Amino acid sequence: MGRRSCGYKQKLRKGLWSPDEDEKLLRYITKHGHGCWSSVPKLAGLERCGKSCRLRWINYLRPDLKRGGFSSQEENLIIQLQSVLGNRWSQIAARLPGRTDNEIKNLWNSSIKKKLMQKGGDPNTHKTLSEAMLSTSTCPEKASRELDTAISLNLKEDSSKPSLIDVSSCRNEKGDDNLNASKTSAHQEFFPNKSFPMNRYPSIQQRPLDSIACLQFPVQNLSHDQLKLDQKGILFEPNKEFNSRTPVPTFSRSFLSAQTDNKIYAGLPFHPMGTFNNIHWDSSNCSGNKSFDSNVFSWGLADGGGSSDKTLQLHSADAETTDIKWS
DNA sequence: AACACACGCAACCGCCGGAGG
DNA sequence: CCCTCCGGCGGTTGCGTGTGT
Repeated sequence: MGRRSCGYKQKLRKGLWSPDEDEKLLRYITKHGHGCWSSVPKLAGLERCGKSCRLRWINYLRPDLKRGGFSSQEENLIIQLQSVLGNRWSQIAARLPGRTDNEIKNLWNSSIKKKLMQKGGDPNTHKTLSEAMLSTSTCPEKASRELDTAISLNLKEDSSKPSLIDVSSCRNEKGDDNLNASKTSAHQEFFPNKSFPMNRYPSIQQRPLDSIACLQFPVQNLSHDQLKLDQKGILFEPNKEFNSRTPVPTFSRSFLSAQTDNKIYAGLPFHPMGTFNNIHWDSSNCSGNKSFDSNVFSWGLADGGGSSDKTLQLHSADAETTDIKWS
């Protein structure tokens, strides 16, 4: 016998909601809040199950819902987020204010998926998108459009002296140049256009909703045996999300040198409106670490739109060690 | 005008994990 | 430890509407 659906005990209404039902539910929740959903229908005078009420409220009646079609900016953001988060529609919706997971899921299944396939991409693997992320130079305009809010962590061969990010050529979404650095405390808010000290051990400290990040590698260059195990013996899987509780990935020099374009990309949480949620660059626990030494890193916008220099360049001071770590 | 088909959207279904008894 | 309830989530379904023939 299969699982019973909600409301099996009583004969409850199903299907589309009538304006009268909407009115009752709206009036009740506005006045009392939803509290325990299972008791809502009874208290609101509805012959529905609690689940159905909850869904109706979340997807339709909620006052903060944004009506109307999705903007191309929103669509791009959904594509980016989906490439990082997968089909975690609720998490994607959390980054798009006024949009519901159901709405986004419908959009994806009915529209975006097809568009991606028409472009020759695989909506499941985002192969072409990933390629765009990994090679902005091959199609700068497209990459710029699709990835205008993505962050990349680029690993370059050479090393130089400065230990601070050069933000001189960075722009934010509004086009403001040269945002001032924010580096007054151990915890520094990380925004794509703000600088932070870098000859340190990086960590990402995130609020629960912002808990996902993703390191992405050139797939063709990826070999598991080139990856190290973390301290707990768990293999770090590239191209998969991680958060502050995920074991620390460690990369060997041999692995890094095998990356022909010498780049590692980190997808980070996106702010719904195009700016970034607070990601903290924690330099309080990093003294003495040289993990980033001997390389030049850059955090920045994967812009690629013809500008060669919109990433946040980071130059480390030392030139000795071989590993990169995430604390 | 009638029909078939495609599409978008709202809602349902079933699974899962957490809380509490 | 087991069971039940509940909320949350992602996948799927089915209806209403638009469009083409």
